[in-house]
Amino acid sequence: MSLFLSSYENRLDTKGRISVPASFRASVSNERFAGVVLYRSFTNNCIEGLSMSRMEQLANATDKMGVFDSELDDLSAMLFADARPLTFDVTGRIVIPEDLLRHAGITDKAVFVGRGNSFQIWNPEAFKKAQEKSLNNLRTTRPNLTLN
Amino acid sequence: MSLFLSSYENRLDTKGRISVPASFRASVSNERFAGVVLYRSFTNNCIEGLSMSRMEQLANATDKMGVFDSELDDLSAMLFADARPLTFDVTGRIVIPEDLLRHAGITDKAVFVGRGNSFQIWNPEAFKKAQEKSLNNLRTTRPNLTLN
DNA sequence: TATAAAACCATAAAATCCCATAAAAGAATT
DNA sequence: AATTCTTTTATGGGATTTTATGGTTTTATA
Repeated sequence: MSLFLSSYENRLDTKGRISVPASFRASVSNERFAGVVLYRSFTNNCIEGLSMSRMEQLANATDKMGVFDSELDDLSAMLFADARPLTFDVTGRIVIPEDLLRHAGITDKAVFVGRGNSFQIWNPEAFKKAQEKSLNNLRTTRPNLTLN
Repeated sequence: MSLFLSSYENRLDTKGRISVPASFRASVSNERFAGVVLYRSFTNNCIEGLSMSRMEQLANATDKMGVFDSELDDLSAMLFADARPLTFDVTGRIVIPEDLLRHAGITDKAVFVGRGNSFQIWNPEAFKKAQEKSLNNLRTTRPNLTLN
């Protein structure tokens, strides 16, 4: 799976359909499941998106930590219960469920935002504000990312 | 076996039949046993559900941990003794046994809740409350799920 | 024979597919 | 560098299929 990069603003039609950016579609084009998985962000008023294989990775990780592990209960409860697998139609569109749209305050337009191994979907104005805030935070507290 | 994702609220008819969500049916459609296995949750007032192959996985796992492990005795006693294999009718419905319904407080409506490699069946109101609690727990103690 | 369980049939709502067009991006030509 | 041509991508609307749900009939079973 290649990375989700860049941002694209697209329009929702009357049926709630919206085109997933072609480059995002390309990112999952080699997967068994030709689509994406969406869920409501725990932390922001936006929608989180990832590939099905990434979702399966998460499921495997929970298995490794113990099938009856109570610590993971809350996380899997939220994550898997809320996750919506959505396939593309012939032209590469999805229908984002009503409750996800509401959570992100999306009506007629939405921004697909690359996040590397995942992506987000935002209300355009809300995204702009959040970006400015992120930039300000970065200016004050410089994060430390180490490679090896 | 593909993952059980998302949540679906369905209705029980006068005969106690309820549709298993199409996507859940699809998750087990390629298995030898084309149906689901249900048992009473140890931890919540809900019904646990999984595929037969997953059940076999659990049986193998208990074996590996020691056939005469006394701690696992209780687990196997509950899990395997309580487990009900149920097949779908032509339209994809099952009849959930009376005692399971009672344990989950389900009467006329039920929510099928995806849990990745398994799923749960809840009374709708009880589920809503449990979800809110989980979200609060997540916001305070952020669990860390590491991938590799 | 009574009762429960399974198979069968029907329908409305919702989701998906299919075709057509507009807009944009990219390639090729001058 | 500008223009034309070609391909890809985004958007719109109608037709078709799937799904959930209700009821009826038949088969098994106690």
